[in-house]
Amino acid sequence: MHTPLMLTQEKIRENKPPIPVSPRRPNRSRHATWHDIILQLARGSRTVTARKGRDLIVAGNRHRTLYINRDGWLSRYKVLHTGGRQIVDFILPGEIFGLEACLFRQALYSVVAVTESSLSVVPFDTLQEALERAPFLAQALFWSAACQAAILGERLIDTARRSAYARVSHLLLELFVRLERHGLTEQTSFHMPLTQELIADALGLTTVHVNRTLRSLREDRLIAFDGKRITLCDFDRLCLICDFEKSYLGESALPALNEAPGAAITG
Amino acid sequence: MHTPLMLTQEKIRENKPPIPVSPRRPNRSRHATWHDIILQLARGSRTVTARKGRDLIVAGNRHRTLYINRDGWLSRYKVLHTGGRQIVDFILPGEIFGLEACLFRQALYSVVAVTESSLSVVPFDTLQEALERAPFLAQALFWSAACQAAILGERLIDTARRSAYARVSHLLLELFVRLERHGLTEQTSFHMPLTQELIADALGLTTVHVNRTLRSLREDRLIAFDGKRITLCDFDRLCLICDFEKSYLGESALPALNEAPGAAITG
DNA sequence: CGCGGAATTGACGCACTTCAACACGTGTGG
DNA sequence: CCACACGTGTTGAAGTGCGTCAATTCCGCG
Repeated sequence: MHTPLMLTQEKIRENKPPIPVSPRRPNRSRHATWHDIILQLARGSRTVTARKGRDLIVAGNRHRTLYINRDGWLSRYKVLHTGGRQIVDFILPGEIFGLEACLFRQALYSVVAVTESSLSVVPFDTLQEALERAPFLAQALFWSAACQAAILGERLIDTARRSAYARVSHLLLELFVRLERHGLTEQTSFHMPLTQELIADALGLTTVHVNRTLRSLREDRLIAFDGKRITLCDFDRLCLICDFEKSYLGESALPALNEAPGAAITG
Repeated sequence: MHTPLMLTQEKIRENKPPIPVSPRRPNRSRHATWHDIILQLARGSRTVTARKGRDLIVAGNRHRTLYINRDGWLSRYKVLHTGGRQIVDFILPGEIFGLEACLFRQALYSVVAVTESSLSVVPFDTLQEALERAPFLAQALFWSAACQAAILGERLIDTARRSAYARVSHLLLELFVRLERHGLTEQTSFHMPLTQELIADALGLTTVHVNRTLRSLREDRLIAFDGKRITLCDFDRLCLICDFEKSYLGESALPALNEAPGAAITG
């Protein structure tokens, strides 16, 4: 549960779960993705605004709330003994977070608002009640968690084996694809509020080297900046450089959504 | 699902799942861990022997079998476009694998026998049937997957932020603790069938550098070799070097097992 | 015995880090 | 209005951890 679950499902969406979701109800009328489920739970939930820099989840603390990120960017991170910080994931608009923090007795990671963010708050109890009413939901959760593990595995491989040049490229492509799903891109450009320090912390590099790498990418005409807006000038070449797997992040996510793992919501 | 589930539960065992496992049966007579569940399913299953180098799971293929590793070491890995190989995890005696391969339409990782291994084979259908009889099992699975994701997150942080010296130390400590649980250690030493190449592939290093790092560790009187047996000469100092988190891998796994996430087996 | 996989070691190069200085924009208070 | 602090971006120079290439040794095994 380290990235929003909705993303989770879409990322590996070409792999559908072989476990029949609701074996005892073959004629379920509606498939609900994990995302749908949460959105439904969110009806009537309150919305809060988090200032930039505000910690919403603190590693080590107990939490009992899920969040839906309506607008804004956040990051999930952990502070290391060395004083360094490792960002495990960014949370983009439209994505959900906080489940992992609820599951473990103490949250494994902190979540901080990178930009001012507006969030819907869903008490964990609401989900638990839904689970009691519809135990099939647990399979959807299970599937989400399995996907999440798979994604972290990919990220592990990236970090262990890629050059800085490829890592930065990969991150930009991943962000683009994830934003594209929510209609937050224009052509091949998007608004990018991350500082070079954040990028460095996410990729296991130094800010200095991220800066140099971005310059190289710009000099190679692969990307371009305009303030906080970034443009991917040569999508295909970028993909080649970092071996970006369209198949796992997916470009045509929506068509697969109806087949996505989920559960019949049964009142 | 990238490491054996049993280990999974023990690793983060100090974090218990807040979701009541069987809310509708408050008086359940017996807690069953995920490991117990599988062992029960394994009754009467056949046992096979895998020669060293044999691939049991092939990334990209469809699989319908779980395995219990009775004896032997295996590795879960992925071959990269560059030709390199990234080992995501090692599978030690007593651990379970193959669930992830069953879940996804195509297995994400391959699993190969590092040494000759003897394995119990459990058809995935057996688990599925159990799930239909006891949907609560899904929550146990969910919990396992969430733990797995957490572990991969830790590994990601390691790879992104640690030196070779610390990474090798960390791996040795982790292997020691995992083997200790199954009584496969003596004092501070254990049998280590991994080649330097395997270690390198797991840690994102080269064999040459692993070799040099091991030599450094030996010269610093932290470890010692005797054939394929390795001794951790100064456990505490090793822990300090790599900031080994006893809390997440756990040293006193057993006492917590009864409280471990599980489900009432009802049939 | 000879073969092949694994361990070991050296020389060299490069990617990335570290330290440091400076530029630029923004906000804030005098 | 300017002064100043502060966060962020940018660039340089020097150091180093790790990779690459290559040769040699060790060891188990048919």
